[in-house]
Amino acid sequence: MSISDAVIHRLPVYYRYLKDMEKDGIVQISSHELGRRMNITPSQVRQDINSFGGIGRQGYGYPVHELLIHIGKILGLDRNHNIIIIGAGNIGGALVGHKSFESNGFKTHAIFDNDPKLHGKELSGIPIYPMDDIKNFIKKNKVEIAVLAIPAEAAQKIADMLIKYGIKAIWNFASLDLKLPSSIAYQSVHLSESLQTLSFKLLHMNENNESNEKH
Amino acid sequence: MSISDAVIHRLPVYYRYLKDMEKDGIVQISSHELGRRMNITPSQVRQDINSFGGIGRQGYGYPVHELLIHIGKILGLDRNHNIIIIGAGNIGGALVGHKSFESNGFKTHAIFDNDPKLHGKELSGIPIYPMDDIKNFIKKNKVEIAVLAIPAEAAQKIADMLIKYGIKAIWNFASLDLKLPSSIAYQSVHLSESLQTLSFKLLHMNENNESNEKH
DNA sequence: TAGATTGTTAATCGATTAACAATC
DNA sequence: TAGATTGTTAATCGATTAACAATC
Repeated sequence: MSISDAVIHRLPVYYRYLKDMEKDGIVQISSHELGRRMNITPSQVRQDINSFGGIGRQGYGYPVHELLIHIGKILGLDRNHNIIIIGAGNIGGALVGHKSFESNGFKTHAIFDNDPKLHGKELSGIPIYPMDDIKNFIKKNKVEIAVLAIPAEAAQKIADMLIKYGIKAIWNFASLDLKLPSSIAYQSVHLSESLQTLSFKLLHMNENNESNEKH
Repeated sequence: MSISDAVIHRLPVYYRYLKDMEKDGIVQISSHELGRRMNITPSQVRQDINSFGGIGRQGYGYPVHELLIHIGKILGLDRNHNIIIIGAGNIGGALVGHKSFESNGFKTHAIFDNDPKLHGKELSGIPIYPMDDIKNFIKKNKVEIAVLAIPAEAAQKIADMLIKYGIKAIWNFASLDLKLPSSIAYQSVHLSESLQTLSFKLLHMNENNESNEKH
């Protein structure tokens, strides 16, 4: 049975909590206690972990380290991923500088940008190349993942090009929905939408919600 | 009846599509055509729009401009929001530079950082101040929204402080789940989790999905 | 009027929660 | 063994889709 979409989005959250627990020296955790920390029900924890072939023991709980390794493998964090970033603007610059990606096996090898003034320069130690070099770079460096940190107007055309050159996954920061073949892994971060959702919550805060519970 | 969580997250998407259509001179749209563009069912479009008191006409469809204005009001995009950013690092720097926020009424007034070397400097024309100035700045400038672009270790403490000083909404980029009073609007952007989800999809691409449809 | 398309109710689907027997 | 906790089936809940009468 395949892993449901809802569970896929919780997997990185489990990973994060388990990592913190391992760091704190916790070796065993029950669905009840893990659910309490993550603010979900123990039932959901057990259903989730079972859906990806988890490894619990009755009367004991789940071994933190083994579960962490297991989820890491499912997420592909046990291998290295070669990344390029398209666009040396604000977002592109922020992402190269982000240390935590590399610790999970995501290594950025180059940034590509249209602006000739940037070519030969670096951002956080990663070189910036002209767009024309993308094709050869992908081949030579076995790049699987491309980050789109460019304006929405250019994004679809660039995405099509990247796929033609062999890119297998696109992490999109442009404010549009790309049309891609279903054989390409695709994930977007829509910052404007996230901020607008926050704005909605701010505006409608008092309507439902008079209680004092934490969220 | 209140707007469901699923709909809340689709509202900014409707807004984006409608904005594009208006720019293209489209004045009217049917649920069928809007659903086709957004890749959801016409039924869902109608249910969604009805749930927030939409304004369709039988036999005609939805007036693009009116619907856009209506959704904009629900999202709070018809007013100005004062923002401060905590943390002048990569993420903070990327967000100040992001032009599109301001066009929706989100105005960043200041950045705060611990590093004394940055005080008095600017990022994209926005001044960087010491953390000690936060309290007075929030009061004086009627700041509602704070962006947390700081390491996870410091985030909870800073969030608590911001709330004490009157912040009403927190946009969190730190890699943790904050514990906040339910009276505070809260939205996180978890970049690492998004990248890990992409990695999962990349790894498991061929398992379910042999078709050629676009996604 | 006829055709198109909404608003809304009913049916379906999927995800979450509850319950409990199995078992460490 | 007794207690704890999983694995798993059943019940519930909510969201999506389908259907169709209302109406522009």
